[in-house]
Amino acid sequence: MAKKYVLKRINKQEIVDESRFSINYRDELNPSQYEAVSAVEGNYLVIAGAGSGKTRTLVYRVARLTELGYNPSSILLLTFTRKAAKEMLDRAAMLLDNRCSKVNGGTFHSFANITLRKYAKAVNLDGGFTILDQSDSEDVINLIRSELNPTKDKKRFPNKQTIYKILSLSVNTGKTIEKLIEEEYPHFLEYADKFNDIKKVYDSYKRQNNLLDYDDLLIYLKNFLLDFSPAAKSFLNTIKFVMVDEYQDTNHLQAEIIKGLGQINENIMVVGDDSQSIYSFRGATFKNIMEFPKLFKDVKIITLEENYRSTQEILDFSNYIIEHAIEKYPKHLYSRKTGGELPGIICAANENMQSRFIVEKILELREEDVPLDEMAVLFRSSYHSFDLEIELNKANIPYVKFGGMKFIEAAHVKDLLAFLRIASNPLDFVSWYRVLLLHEGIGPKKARAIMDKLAKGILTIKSSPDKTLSNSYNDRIYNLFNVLHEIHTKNTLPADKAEIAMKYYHHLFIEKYDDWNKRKKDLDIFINIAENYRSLESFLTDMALEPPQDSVVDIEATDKENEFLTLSTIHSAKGLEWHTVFIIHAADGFFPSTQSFDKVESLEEERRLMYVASTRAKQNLFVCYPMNIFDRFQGITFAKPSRFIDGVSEELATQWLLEDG
DNA sequence: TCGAGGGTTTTTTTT
DNA sequence: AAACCCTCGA
Repeated sequence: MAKKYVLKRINKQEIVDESRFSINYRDELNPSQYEAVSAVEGNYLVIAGAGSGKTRTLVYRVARLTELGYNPSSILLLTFTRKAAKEMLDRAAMLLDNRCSKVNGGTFHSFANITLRKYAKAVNLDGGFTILDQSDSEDVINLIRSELNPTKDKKRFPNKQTIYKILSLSVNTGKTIEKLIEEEYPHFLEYADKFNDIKKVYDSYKRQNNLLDYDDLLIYLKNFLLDFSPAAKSFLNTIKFVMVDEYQDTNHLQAEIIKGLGQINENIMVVGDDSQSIYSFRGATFKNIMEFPKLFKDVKIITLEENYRSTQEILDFSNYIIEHAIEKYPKHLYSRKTGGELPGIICAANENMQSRFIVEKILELREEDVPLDEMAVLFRSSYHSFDLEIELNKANIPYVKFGGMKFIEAAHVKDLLAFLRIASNPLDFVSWYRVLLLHEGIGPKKARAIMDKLAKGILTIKSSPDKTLSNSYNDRIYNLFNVLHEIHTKNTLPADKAEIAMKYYHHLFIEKYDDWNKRKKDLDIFINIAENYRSLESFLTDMALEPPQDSVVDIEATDKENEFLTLSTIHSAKGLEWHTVFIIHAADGFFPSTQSFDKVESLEEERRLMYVASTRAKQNLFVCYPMNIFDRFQGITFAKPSRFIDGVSEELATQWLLEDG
């Protein structure tokens, strides 16, 4: 049986015959990019400055590996946000041909979801699990909180958001709950035990009811991979290459997942830029990127320093912002695009003037043939664009807004969703609680009594409650049970189920919300979205993992073929670029936000955020701030320009003062 | 036990 | 602005 092998020394340059490829990689890429793109086996860390072609590099590598004959589905592309994932996969598909669209990829969470459903047995899970989004998780915690802590002591107990934040941060950073409370909320230190109790009950509740929150997705995935069971091995055999974008935004847990993915075929390429690390509030640390070479063997580091996106003027301005960062790894970004306009710093008397300036400028640029979708307005927090949105509507400028409050989080949408959740999982008590409380005469106590009977099986969704309960609220919920049972058993499409729920919910809805006619539109949209799904489970999963942004739906309905302006939080704008970028509300206290003032690290993160924002621009950059801003909490505030742009010299930016007229 | 009413808090970013 | 928390009358 002995085989004979001939060992032959080969020159790497020779084995790759560039003419066999349909893409001319050498011409279309610079030497460092080419080095990364032509890498086949082994581990790579690509340190890439803003606009240096990170995504381009990843996308080209996918194409090249595909052309080399590797199965595209054996390539896994992971990223951080849905937006970035979509962008990357679209570009890959566009570059070569349909082959690339078979590439595996998405966010860490969506990848975890798909993998866990497929290999549920190996992780001892029921594959039909429901995913809790953040507010769902908070609701569960709230339920537990009120049970565990009858607020006997008059002292204030932390609310559900705070508890969730600490528990989640603990999972994502690997730090103990005690330590995190000490860091974030020292005044709650005495409750550390209670936090731990809540965590225990929370975890077992999720187990019992087949629920996974965002963090669980990652944990179960990590365990599945690292347990290295036969199932995991066979799965890992199907993954030949792993690529991770925006690695500076991954946390400890995600690094372990990457480690787990490399157990059989250790071909991992991560790309990132420490200056663009903006997710520390979720436990990310850019130090992760620096530890990569320690964690994996024979890591080759490639640095991309040429910026292809922006003019030198915009780069100089951006470099000024990041120059003052306390900690960063030196990079020398340069661009060949010179002779652009200096960035403008625009001081407006008030918020509305800022908005009108932007509208005017946009119309002007459109006259100059800059397409609307080459323009974007970026801001620190989503409410910063409210005034602008009004002005855009007045001027009939179509826009899509990214980031901020999700439509799915609106109370009335969650109400309707809760009906479908129960239909999908009759033991989803958080949804039961929500639905029961909608009914007059049913408060926390009665709701609990009913849920208790449900848990014990005395009452089920199938049995109308009239015989088992002899209470006065019987007749009230008799109909509820019937409707839920109908939705649960009826073999019909999700949209039809939503319709049935809506019919029942309608009168409760009108009772509950004074402004119900404003809210009604959302419910119609919700049912519309449901039309796209064949199964209730996939609909519910998408609502948790990839919820639609509110205005997107609006635009799609009306302006599908037209181009539109982008409004986006800076977090959601990451990795993208536009001809013209406006940054609004660049006023101290708003950007950086007042919350970041007390900690050096968070202030530094705000600085990186400003850097991310300014490096999105290709040709024009306008940084605007209003002199006085109406603040919900403080009334009128007189604002100073953001500390990150205050004191910038005339050589780096032109200062404008807006006057009426 | 419910729910109305009033007072208080919160205050960002995403999966 | 909206969510949250507590108190109190029914």
